[in-house]
Amino acid sequence: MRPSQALRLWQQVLLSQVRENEPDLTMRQTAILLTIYLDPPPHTVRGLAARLNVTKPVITRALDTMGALKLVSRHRDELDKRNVLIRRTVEGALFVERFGDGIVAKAHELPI
Amino acid sequence: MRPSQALRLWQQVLLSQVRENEPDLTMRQTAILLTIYLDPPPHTVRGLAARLNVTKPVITRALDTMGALKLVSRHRDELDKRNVLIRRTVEGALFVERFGDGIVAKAHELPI
DNA sequence: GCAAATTGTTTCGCTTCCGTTTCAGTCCGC
DNA sequence: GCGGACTGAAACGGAAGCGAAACAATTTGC
Repeated sequence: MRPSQALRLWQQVLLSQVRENEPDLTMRQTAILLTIYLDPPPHTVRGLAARLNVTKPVITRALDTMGALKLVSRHRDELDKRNVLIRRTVEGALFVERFGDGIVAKAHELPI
Repeated sequence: MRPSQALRLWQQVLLSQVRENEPDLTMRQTAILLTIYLDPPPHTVRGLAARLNVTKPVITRALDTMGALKLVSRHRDELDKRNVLIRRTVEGALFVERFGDGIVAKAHELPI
């Protein structure tokens, strides 16, 4: 893949996301969402903050927003009640799946 | 490209963007930026709003933000002074180039 | 020449995000 | 037990985003 193709792909995917009024997540939120859905659980606020090199409140707020959108859910860890475990949801899985399919579709439409 | 690969690529690119404290643009802003740098000029507020299916103030505000970051610049059209022409900048070109290279690099690191 | 249309910006009230700091709840070593 | 360490959330002031509507500046049509 050449940089010009990569940029064009990125543009096309973003354009379709924006145009179709998908939830307007920030770059950070999207990074968090994909990490939750691609990296193996368990996911904690602290772990995500470390993985993204951001502060914990950033994760907390992102989870608030994505929780309201039903893209993720929070559950208190029963073994260590200080922890909050972030879990995937059906809606979130569908959203991520749709997103991945969108990328592949746009990649196929690209000129060579 | 399979959806799982596409998602993994997207995650890796977003993670590096977030971690390296690159300008935290929204999805809309990124879509606007890439459109300015990939689609042929001239670019106007109205044209970008139509291309992204958003309102004009969205474009105006995004240009304010990205203008402050020196990623784009605005110039009044001398032929039709109602228009504002959006132009590329050296900083913006470097940013976009770096972004494209980043995608390619992450693509190469991906498992098959 | 002048009303109507077009373009981009501004304003309004509201929501969301930011970094920093502080707080409440929980666990652990002693 | 109990003080210190740890985890996630809440509070705070400030910045920036949103949609809708109103706005100046400019061009166009008659």
